[in-house]
Amino acid sequence: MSVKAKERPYALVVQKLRDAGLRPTRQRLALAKILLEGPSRHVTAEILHEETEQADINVSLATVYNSLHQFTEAGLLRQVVVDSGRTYFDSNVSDHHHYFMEKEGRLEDIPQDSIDINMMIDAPRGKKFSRVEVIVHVSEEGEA
Amino acid sequence: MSVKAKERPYALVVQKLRDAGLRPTRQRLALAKILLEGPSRHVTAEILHEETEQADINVSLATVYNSLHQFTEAGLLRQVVVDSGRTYFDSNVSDHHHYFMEKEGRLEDIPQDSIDINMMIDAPRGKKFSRVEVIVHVSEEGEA
DNA sequence: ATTAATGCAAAATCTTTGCACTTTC
DNA sequence: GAAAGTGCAAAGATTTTGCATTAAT
Repeated sequence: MSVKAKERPYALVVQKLRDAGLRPTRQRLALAKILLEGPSRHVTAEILHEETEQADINVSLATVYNSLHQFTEAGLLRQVVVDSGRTYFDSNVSDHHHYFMEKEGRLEDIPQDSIDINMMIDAPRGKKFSRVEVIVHVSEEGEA
Repeated sequence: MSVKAKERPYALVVQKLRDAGLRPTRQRLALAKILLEGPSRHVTAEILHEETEQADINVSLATVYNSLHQFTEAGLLRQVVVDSGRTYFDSNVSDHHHYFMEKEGRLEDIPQDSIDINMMIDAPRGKKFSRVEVIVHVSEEGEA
């Protein structure tokens, strides 16, 4: 581990937050480190809150919700709705789609090249297609 | 209007309920008439409950929820998730997709021939793709 | 100092449940 | 009359909000 990394372990996320116009507070930094570093994640507010507790970081659930929405508004996260009454946030904000593993209630990205969607019609006058959301439900063979 | 229709205005929905293994109670009949007759509908429990109130039919909200789930389980309705914290039920159970009008919070069917989806990968061993759900978000031009 | 963010608890939503009463078969 | 369904109100779950306190610029 380089000295630089020791000195500035937060430099990357600090910059991301600043670029997004968000003050790098202790709580946001902790959440950003979990969500925006390393491979992309799919979390619910509840899950994220538990992770902070396990890591001995004090962040209230309300702040987790606030932060998730602020991050989303800033384009750092994307909201994915699969299950009514539970909101997932995806730290992969590139244009992509999802598998939803019904058994585990877990989301997974669909690789870009394994799905192809074609809209063969234009949006009505004055409107536009702002997003195409695809969720492929995956269940155990032999189930509904 | 034929005499037959006067005598048995409920015959169709009664049959649908019976076929689904559901007793044709007053409440279910009222809901079935709203949902399963005429063109397909996209409703929330709340909306459906309001409609019964306006029609002077006594159905409690709990019963509306129960019925919607029973109908869904019986294959008479399909659940559509767009908005976390609000569940829509679609009386068109054929394989199709949806527009979601963001401004109005309203769902609309996407005509079969205006969208084309191709999964170019198979489900993992022991699993299957049980459903592909596509929601095309429609917003006003010039908005996010 | 000024402005923004946090935490808490309370409220707001939407949905489900328990149980006594009613209806259907 | 047995079994299923309903209504109500209460409980659950998730998310949002108001406001006093704390932290960041």
